[in-house]
Amino acid sequence: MSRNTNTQLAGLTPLPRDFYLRPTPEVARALLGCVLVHRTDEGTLAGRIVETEAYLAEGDAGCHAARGRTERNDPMFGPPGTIYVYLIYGMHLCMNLVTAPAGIAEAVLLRAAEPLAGIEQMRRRRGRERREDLCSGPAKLVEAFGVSLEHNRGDVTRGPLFVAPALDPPDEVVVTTRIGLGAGCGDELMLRYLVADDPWVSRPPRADAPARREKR
DNA sequence: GACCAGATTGTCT
DNA sequence: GACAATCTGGTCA
Repeated sequence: MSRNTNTQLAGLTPLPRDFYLRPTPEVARALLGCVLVHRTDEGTLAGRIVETEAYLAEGDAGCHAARGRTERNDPMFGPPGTIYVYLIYGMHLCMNLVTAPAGIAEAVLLRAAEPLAGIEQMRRRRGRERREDLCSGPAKLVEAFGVSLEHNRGDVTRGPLFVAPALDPPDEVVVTTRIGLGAGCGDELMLRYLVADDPWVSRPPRADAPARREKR
């Protein structure tokens, strides 16, 4: 990594709460290119967000809160900028950023990032060498960044785990259907956002799935 | 490359 | 008791 990049990373500050107080699909799109930062005892971890998914309160059966408020999904009802971490498949964690005003359960799932800083720490945490294996999936990203359930209900607008403005906004994004949802669970909704033609995404848009490209 | 099964446990019906 | 916003390593073409 260049000295220039290091300098840029040192000056990163969190996006304000207003950033998350917009329509959730807009937030999911705006997060592309932004930098996820975690300042740990072992150093700073940073990655450029390249893939997100939006989950909506209305008309989205795939949203955790689709069947009401529970102990688990309670953080989704919190104020915008709340971090929602949950366990999936008994062994993996996923990280969401809550959007919309408190009381409306909407969030953006962070699915993939391009590792920028703290690569060695990420390798240790992941037990993998290849950079493309570090953050190319929601559970991988969480593991690489050292995110745990202790971060659940945290505030992403106040470190040590935060999102900073984009250093390198994408020229073009792809909007397509979300991953891992069963039929009838909102799998038809176009709520997955990727940086177009980016090698760091979890998986490319499916050839048979609807997708559209949008210029910045 | 595509597809499949196994791992593993909290949450909800 | 079924299932889940996943990952990995295996098999097969």
